[in-house]
Amino acid sequence: MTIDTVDGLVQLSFVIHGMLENLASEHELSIIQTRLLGILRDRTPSMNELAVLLSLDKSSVSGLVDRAARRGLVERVSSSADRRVVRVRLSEFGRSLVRDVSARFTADIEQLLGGLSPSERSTLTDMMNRILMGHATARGIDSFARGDQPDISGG
Amino acid sequence: MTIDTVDGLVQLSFVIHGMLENLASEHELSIIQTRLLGILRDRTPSMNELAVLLSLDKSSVSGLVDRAARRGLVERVSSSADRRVVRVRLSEFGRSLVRDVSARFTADIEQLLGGLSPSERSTLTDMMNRILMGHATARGIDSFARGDQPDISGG
DNA sequence: TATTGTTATACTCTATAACTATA
DNA sequence: TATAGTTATAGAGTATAACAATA
Repeated sequence: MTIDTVDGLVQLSFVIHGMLENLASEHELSIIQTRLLGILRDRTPSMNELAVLLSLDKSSVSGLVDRAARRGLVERVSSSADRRVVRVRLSEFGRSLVRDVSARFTADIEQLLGGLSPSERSTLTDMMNRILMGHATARGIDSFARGDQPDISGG
Repeated sequence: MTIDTVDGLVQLSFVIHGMLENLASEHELSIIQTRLLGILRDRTPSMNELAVLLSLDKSSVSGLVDRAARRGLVERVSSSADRRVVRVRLSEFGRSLVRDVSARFTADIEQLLGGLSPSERSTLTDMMNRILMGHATARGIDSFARGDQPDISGG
């Protein structure tokens, strides 16, 4: 039995979300903790910036970082210029964890795509790019992707 | 700037998940409450069956149904045959809510797909079907979709 | 004894409001 | 005054363990 485009997209998105959830939970990580670590791979943002990036209240980020720091995944760093600002940095342990989750996630998605030929993959990528571009411009966002690593941060 | 197939799929899945989250929250519904209502549209499962369908512990389902019932979204129905069993049924209020979320979700996804031609949509649908089929058989599941309404239940 | 469901407990995640410290 | 961040509090969501009722 087959399904239509809308249902297909929705089911696929649930499958992928679930795959990330399962992988992360092998390291006792939640989706939001994994997104936090994913963001910190190439940035050392302030609490405020984290709140924006994660679409969370600053108090939620305080708790999130508290729990991550308690587990040794991240570290709070006081800023030099503005002494009100607290920056958050990935620990080596956190980095190794997010590296592992990320690599296996990529592998899982690759396997999911295993049945597609190279030219089909290219077609799919092109269509998804256009869908994402359309969605991004519809919200006034120009760049929605950058970097080479698989984007585990949900941005 | 463009992205590769893996990143595209992941980002697209986050976009779609976020769309459902935003729509549901307009009715003060969480994703899991929305999935619960989605399941109940064409079923009246027992607590145990709900736990399997939602991949939750039975105690989590107890709490979930408690909160949904307190808001008048669902009703507990005692089973006739086995007096241990409790079935869960959608209320008319719950039905109207899930109908609205579902319809608008479909509309949102349709809009997301707006830039694709009919033949492109058909190609995309075919590829997604094959991906989902491959994933389903890889887990020993034969039928993973049925019904005509958009599947908001994450199954 | 086994199964169905609830309850007690503990933790994560989230937001609002009040607070402290710095600018 | 305004901004950055934390804390107190409340609630949803989740799991484990202990329990009651039924089979």
